[in-house]
Amino acid sequence: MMKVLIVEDDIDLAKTVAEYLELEGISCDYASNGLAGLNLAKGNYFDVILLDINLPGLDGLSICQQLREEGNDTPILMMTALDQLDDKIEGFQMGTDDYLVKPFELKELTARIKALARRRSGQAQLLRYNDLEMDLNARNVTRGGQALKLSPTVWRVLETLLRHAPNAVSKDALEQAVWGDELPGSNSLKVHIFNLRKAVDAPYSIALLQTIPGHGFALRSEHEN
Amino acid sequence: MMKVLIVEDDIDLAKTVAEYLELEGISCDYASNGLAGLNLAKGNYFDVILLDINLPGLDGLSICQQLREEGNDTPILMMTALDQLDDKIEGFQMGTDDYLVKPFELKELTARIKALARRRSGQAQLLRYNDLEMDLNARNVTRGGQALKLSPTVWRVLETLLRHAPNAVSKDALEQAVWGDELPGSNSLKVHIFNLRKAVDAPYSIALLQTIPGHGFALRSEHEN
DNA sequence: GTGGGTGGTTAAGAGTCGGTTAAGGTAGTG
DNA sequence: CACTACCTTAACCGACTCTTAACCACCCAC
Repeated sequence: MMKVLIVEDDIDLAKTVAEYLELEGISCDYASNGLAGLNLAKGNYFDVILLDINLPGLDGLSICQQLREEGNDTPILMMTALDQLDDKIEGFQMGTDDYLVKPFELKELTARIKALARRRSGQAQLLRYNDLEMDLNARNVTRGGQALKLSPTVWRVLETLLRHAPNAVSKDALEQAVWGDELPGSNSLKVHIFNLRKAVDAPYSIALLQTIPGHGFALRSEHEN
Repeated sequence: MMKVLIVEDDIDLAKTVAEYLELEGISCDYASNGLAGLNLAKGNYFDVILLDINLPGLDGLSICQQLREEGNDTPILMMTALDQLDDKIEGFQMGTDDYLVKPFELKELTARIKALARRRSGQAQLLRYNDLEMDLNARNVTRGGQALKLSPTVWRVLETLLRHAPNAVSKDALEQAVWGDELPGSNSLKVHIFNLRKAVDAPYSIALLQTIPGHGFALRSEHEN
């Protein structure tokens, strides 16, 4: 699922945006001031960061600058009121990827968010754990350099596990991530896990896909932790 | 249910906030001075702590600092009057997660509390007492660095004990926390406590799981308290 | 001493969970 | 239409887990 960070001091606006994005299947995190936003952006992965220019404490441009200096390449979409547009527009060269003038259409916002996320994934999107690599762009998975063949659903299972590795993912969360709201009945997940094991672990000596009894699964090499 | 600790010397304000939060289904605990607040925060589990900066006895920033030094990672929301705004920046270096300038809207407060609680649940979470560590994300428990194997129910028992350590938890509260409303008959809890002891204490010289006769159990090293 | 309450220990049956396999159905493709 | 790939479902088995009941040990009041 796509994850977006909203840094905005107008809580009503933030809430509206967040609710709309959630409807589109985009998960949102929220900070009401610059420092909190910066810390969140540093500490977590986001597909896109939504940044208000005018913020209490630490303004959007400074946040942007600081993130870029650290090598953080998360796409940033600036939001600005019309009357602040003039003097700030040159500052957009600071590493901002796009901007939007308030008030804006939510539909337009989502379109740009998705475009930004897509653009980034066109650059380099690689999930990795141990000798297991998933290239979301090229859409292939390798273990130890050797390509693996995965069906679409199994792919999604592995992707969510990789995004959390080496943490555990509960069965509920896994089903939610793979199927969304319309879950399959029965034991579909069990079968896909089985197939995933067959593809990822069976040909190799060390197993990466661990079962956490009574809870879920984790991608983790046996003797770690 | 979500639990929030309010540390605030203005009783009227605290009361107003507490009543509003209760309406939203958030359970509140309350301290009117810094020391009481610090002790409550140390001894109990909270989803979020609401901290006034200006407090008699022990100010909010010091409380925040002390909690962080102990490894307590409960999200902290600072409340500050407008004329103390400068302190805010300082607060963020102490480990504050968000702040709010008085007077504030109750609606905004609840929104931020919920955001903080949601965020925490998505990131690293470690429960610790003595040499016992429970990583809720990786979903493993270690004592003295050595991994322990726990069944799901025993896990839940240990988790609630850890959240309250080193305070005692009554048998009723423990059953409530583990089974919710549908309690098992008979002496199921006794058996799980026994199994928990076998896993956590048996291989080690000092016992952590203490029985409080006539009341319940506590996680606490023998000679403490 | 006796009896009842409390807590610790053990074992057994019922039930659940995870792994595995196979069958049926659907969609896409040539 | 035939073929393939894939997903869901059902069924089965072994392992594990939970509950339950029974027994034991202890403390305390009577």
